[in-house]
Amino acid sequence: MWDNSRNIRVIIVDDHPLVIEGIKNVIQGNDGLELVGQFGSAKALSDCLGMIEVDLVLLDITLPDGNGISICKELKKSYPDLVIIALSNLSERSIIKQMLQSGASGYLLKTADPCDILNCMQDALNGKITLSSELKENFDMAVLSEPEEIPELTIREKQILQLLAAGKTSAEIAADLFISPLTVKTHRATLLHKFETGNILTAVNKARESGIIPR
Amino acid sequence: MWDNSRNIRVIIVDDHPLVIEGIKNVIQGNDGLELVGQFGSAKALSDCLGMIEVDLVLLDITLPDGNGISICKELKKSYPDLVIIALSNLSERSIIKQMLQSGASGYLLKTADPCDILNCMQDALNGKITLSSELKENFDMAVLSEPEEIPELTIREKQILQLLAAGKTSAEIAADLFISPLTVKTHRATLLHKFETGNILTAVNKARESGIIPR
DNA sequence: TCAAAAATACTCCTTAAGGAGTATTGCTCC
DNA sequence: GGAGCAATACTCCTTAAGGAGTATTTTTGA
Repeated sequence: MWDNSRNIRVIIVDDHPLVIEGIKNVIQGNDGLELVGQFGSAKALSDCLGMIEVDLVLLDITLPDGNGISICKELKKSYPDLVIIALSNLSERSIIKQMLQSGASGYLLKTADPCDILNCMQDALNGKITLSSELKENFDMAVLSEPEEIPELTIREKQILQLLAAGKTSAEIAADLFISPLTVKTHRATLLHKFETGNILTAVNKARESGIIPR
Repeated sequence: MWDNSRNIRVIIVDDHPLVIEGIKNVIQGNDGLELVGQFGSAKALSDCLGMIEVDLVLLDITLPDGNGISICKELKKSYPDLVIIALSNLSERSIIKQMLQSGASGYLLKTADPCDILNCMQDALNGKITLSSELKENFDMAVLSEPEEIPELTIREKQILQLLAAGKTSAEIAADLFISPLTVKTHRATLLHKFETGNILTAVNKARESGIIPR
């Protein structure tokens, strides 16, 4: 099944010990695969990478200390040959797109079964871009390969969007930030433009979908 | 550590094979515990319960075919002595409250480590109500024991709330449902009353928090 | 240091949402 | 079969949000 010359060295990064235990079971039951590291945070990973030889990283994208998209980008910059497979509960189109465009070779849902996981790992090592089977049914690979148009927000805009998402009115936000309600109106209008919509709730939904603001 | 007279019979219900593998590892490494069943859906569980003897159920609350709160209530009605521990990624106060008030003896985050999980299982079997340690730090048990005031919505109200949550305006909803925009206004007003707020975004946030509408 | 980008603040106007009622028609359950 | 709830629809009024501009002051990066 795997390249026989030597074991494939795998790392798992996930803040769920149960998932790590599960991956351990899956990998240890397979000749040709070797688990050479397990980390619960992005920091723990970056502290150790470079000190160990790795072929493939299974990367949870919701870690306590960073989002998977930027972690993936950085990993790929430092180690272009590293195969990264995202491991996540999230099945939003926008997130999957961003991960694949950040250099991930695959995207696995945590609902995937061990067999599915092994298949994806094999495909990824062979240079293919893969999804877990549940995702394959729901998403078109061609669509996922298109660049995702995510509006770029300034920090002030992000801040105001978060307050709006919390259900605050323009007046309340103005009071919170010690600025004129009219300024808040301007930022709100910019947000509506950038998200190409006419109501804030839709903008908030879109922002949550693309990970701009937390859920 | 455990009652020595016989093994504690445990069942795991989770739609994530990886988590099941992880729990297997945790339980099999422990004398006194025995995994007597593993299920990926609420239906699979209810089909088999009654046919096997069980002491404790680890219950994922986000299953593909039902929500943990109602599953927990039903289990407790049929098997009052069964110890149920919720297992979830969600750490919303409202959800935890509802689970505990539905008869769960504990609430574990999936980020809990094996040791934490075993401790909670022991506490629960001893009649205590327990949380994983991360939750213990963030929530007051007294607060969690208070009944959660969740507004009861009619089906029409739920339907309209979902459309509002999707970012639709009253006019659009009226067109979708073939009713007068004024009727939508009435329902909207009722929703604001029931959620005790003055804006729909807050109502939507509260509804999502208490699981009334999906995220 | 200077131009671009970001943050601030405003006007004028339109539309949608929120607040507080009232009222009629169906169900449906005991 | 009638009380009660759900769903429907309305009025009148206030406030907040959205649309389309313009303009000044900071900040910041090249």
